[in-house]
Amino acid sequence: MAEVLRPIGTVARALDSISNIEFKALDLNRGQYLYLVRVAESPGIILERLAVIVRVDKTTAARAIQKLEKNGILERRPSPTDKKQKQIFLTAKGQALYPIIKRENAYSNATALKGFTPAERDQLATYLKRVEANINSDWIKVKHGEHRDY
Amino acid sequence: MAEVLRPIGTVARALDSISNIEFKALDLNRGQYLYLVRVAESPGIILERLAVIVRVDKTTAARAIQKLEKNGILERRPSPTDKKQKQIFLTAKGQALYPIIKRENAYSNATALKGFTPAERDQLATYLKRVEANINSDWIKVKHGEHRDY
DNA sequence: TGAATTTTGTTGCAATTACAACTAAATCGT
DNA sequence: ACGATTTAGTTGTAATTGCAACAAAATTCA
Repeated sequence: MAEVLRPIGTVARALDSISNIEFKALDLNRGQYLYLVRVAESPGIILERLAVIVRVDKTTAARAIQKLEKNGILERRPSPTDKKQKQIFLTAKGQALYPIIKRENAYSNATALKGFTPAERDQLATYLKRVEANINSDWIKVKHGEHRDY
Repeated sequence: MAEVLRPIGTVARALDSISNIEFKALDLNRGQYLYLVRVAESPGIILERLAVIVRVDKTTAARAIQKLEKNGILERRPSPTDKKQKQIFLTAKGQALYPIIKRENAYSNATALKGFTPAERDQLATYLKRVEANINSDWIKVKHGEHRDY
């Protein structure tokens, strides 16, 4: 069977590595850009949801958010409807960073897709969405301590 | 333009997370399986080459290898032709782990590709190889301190 | 040849990452 | 209503990760 795990892993590490190096110029530490863009796109999102969509442990997301809050890039406000939730928002400083990150990501995306026709790009994106959906339930399962048989 | 960065990142994190959790049963810590399979496939490989093909900092690979050596999973021998190189090999213990990791990876790969026809699988694999080649020179460049303009 | 550069590997930091274990609030089930 | 369970977030601890800065061997090239 065709092998896709490995190239997905290597490409992801390469892209993440590039972003982390480039965003040090913005005083962003490793991984922080991931949360910043998600909060920009979903203002008021709560921690557990953020952790799930980024596919990271919730304690990892929690500490990244704490750090970004301390650095004035985002802020948390208690939810008006649920006292145990904290809604996350970008500050003005965070808002200013967002377009810079988006531009870098767009550049990397264009580099990754160099030589692809528009139809090929769309098809690859569609394939990846299907892979994402396929793997998601296993990730949730294993994260919750369930066992996969193979 | 179609967006592929994000699903590649989320799928890679989900798959890596699953593997790390499952391989704790083999007494492998986070990330170690990556190096083990590469050494199995390229016995005698040296550290710098390993770091490049895995797309990780060479100091990260160095410490992972040190740990795996200390745990008796692989061993290093001085290269007969270049006194600064150390060739890396699996021990018998490492050899025993390899097929287990391969089986898990094959299962995850099959899960990721569920619902794909054989032709679609091949096409996705081909696309990913192209993306990998596209992004590789940028990764090398940025890792070496060069600057990308965008 | 022999000095300058590149290759290969190592430590010193400082940071992220995540499994356990926990608290508090909300929701569920009877 | 109310006890059990789930949701949401935190802290303790132990590990990886990776940028700097280094050392030693090999290679380049003038």
